[in-house]
Amino acid sequence: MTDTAPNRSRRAGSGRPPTIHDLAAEAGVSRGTVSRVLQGGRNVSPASQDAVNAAIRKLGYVVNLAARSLVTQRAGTVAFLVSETQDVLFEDPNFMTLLLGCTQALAKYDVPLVLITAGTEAERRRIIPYFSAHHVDGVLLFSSHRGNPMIEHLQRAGLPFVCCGKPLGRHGAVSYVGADDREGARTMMRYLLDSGRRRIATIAGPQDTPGGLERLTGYRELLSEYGVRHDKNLVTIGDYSRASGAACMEQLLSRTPDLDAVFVASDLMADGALTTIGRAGLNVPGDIAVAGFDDSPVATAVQPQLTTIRQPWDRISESMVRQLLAQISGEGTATVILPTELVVRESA
Amino acid sequence: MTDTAPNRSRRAGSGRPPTIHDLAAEAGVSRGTVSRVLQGGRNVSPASQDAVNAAIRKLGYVVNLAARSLVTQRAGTVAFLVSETQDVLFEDPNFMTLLLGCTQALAKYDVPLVLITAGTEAERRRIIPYFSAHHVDGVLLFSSHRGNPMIEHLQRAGLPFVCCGKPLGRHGAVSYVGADDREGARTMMRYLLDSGRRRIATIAGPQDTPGGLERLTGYRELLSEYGVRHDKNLVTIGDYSRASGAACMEQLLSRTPDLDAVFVASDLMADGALTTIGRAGLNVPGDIAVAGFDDSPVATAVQPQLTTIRQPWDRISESMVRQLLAQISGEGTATVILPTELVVRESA
DNA sequence: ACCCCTGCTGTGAACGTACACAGTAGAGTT
DNA sequence: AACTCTACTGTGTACGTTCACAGCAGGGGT
Repeated sequence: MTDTAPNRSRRAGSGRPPTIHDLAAEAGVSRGTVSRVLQGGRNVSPASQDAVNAAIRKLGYVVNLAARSLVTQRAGTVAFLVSETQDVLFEDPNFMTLLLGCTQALAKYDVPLVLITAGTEAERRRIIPYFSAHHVDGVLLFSSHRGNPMIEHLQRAGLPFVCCGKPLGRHGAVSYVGADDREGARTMMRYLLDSGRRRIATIAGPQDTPGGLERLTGYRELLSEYGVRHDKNLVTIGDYSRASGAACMEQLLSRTPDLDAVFVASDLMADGALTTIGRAGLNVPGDIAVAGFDDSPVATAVQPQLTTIRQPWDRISESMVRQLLAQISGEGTATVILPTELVVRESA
Repeated sequence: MTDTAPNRSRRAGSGRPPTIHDLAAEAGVSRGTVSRVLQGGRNVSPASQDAVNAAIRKLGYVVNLAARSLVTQRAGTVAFLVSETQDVLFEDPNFMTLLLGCTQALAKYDVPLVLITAGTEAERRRIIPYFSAHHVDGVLLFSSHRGNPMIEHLQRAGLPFVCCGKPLGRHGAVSYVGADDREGARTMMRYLLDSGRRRIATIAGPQDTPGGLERLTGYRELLSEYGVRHDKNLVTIGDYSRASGAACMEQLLSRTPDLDAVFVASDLMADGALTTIGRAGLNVPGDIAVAGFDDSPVATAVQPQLTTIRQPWDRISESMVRQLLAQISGEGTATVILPTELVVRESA
């Protein structure tokens, strides 16, 4: 034993989990060398590395995160912050896709995810100290709607964060990752127009979200580019919920019964629209082509299955995690726009 | 300054967050007294308490969890472990209800929730050391299906955990919290029978889950108690998914076209059944009464809205959290069965 | 006058890790 | 032969907190 252990030497299985002291003793090296092996093994002889690794396996050593965190001044964790009321989330299939995607992306880096919800203003105030004290190293921010009041709190706390989708409003340089909503909308519209549809209605998303705006823009652009007359009666605005999709569709059918297609800004709303259309005794896609957006799990759960635009959620979550970790390591903010993909199924 | 601070004294706002040293200096007391105030203030004079609290507010102090964790040998966090493949989760509205419920219940105790997914065997193996090293103080276990292999790992690691629903299989004393599935099924069946229905079919849940078994048992019991002849053709087994509900309903309609009600073991399957019934041109509840189970968000999203059995998810998550924290504090295991509630809407 | 007891306070360890620093040996260069 | 440089190793200390212990005053009992 070359190390002057201040505490009485501890054998394996003596109750408490083994520490680097025990590893050092077992491997016949010093704490410093053990620590170096744990960080990747630069400047450590192969012999020492093997000895330490053998000791790790033998003793079943796992690093004590609290101790590491204390000295490195880093939490070693990342928060997933949901600043949205619960009822909105239950209907949003994208939320869980993103949450689980981020969890798994973080798992690759051995970074635990701390889930924090802050739907109300009171909850939001409660968690600010938590962030200010840097109990997490960074934040993945989920907020589908409106300008998020947490952004400036996070900026003030100097805590790295990445938004899912471009945040509305002005807040200096902000990292975000999102899909190319406008190009996705354009692709779908091109597909519908090339299929010969001309009376194309739309059920757009809420116009206080970037996604909602962009998808409507894409809709309009393609109509112009194909020289199709623009009809205001063909445009309705939903809120991404199934119910609003059904309601908008009802409105469209009564206002413009001659429509031959509808571009819906989310699969969930498209599902609602399908129900309305079915109840009206019309056939999809025979009478009306229905196009969704998201390629969420509902797209394949409904009948007929939805032709839709696939948002690359796996790549979005992965990219958010990568951006956040980069920012935590000192790199600057960045924005990433990922391409979407047309998925043709039965509804259009 | 009565405290011999080994590090150069630090003023507020000098970069790094304030520590109890700074608080002690500011309040004119010792570290020990500050620490005592932080733990609740037993054996501290009111004057000292006020001084410390004033200093906390003035300096914006927040405790360093890593340091506390290091000395108390407790992580101060709790894991929410999902050992289920992703695709199952997307369709299960109860999952998110429970997850968000637990997050909020834990927030009341200032305990952060760490989300961990382990759908595959490989992932499961990866996280065992994490648990063994006690990186969390306890685990909330979500697994709707089959016997869970994580249970024995957790028991071996000596880590407190609470299951959601009674786990199948033998594993000694295990804490769990669940709803009274059988009594819920009995209540619903009593309601249907009292409404005059006699040809009552059922779409049961998977028979490798306690809930699925219990709800089917309740169905059978009430038929017997009302002296209604039991017909095997009226029983189908689904897997809680929307698609399986639709398929089972199709089967029922062809096998027993004279049925006048169907008791479905989950709202999601009931939704599928509604679709099938609607497509067959039949009316709900006129021709067929449809009864769901769960009172999940879909119950009110569908048309007609579902008469269903409400599972008290808010109380379940709260109870799980309470049990877990009690167990972490040294108390023994316990099982909690919570009552359900009949919610009458339009479908029955 | 003595004692004990109670309420309050300050001090010295730990907790387990990472990092800066100093030191060693050996290979290569001049 | 003296040197520099590189690869590797061990030691001391700090991170911020809690806890056990000791100390101290003052009140109430003998």
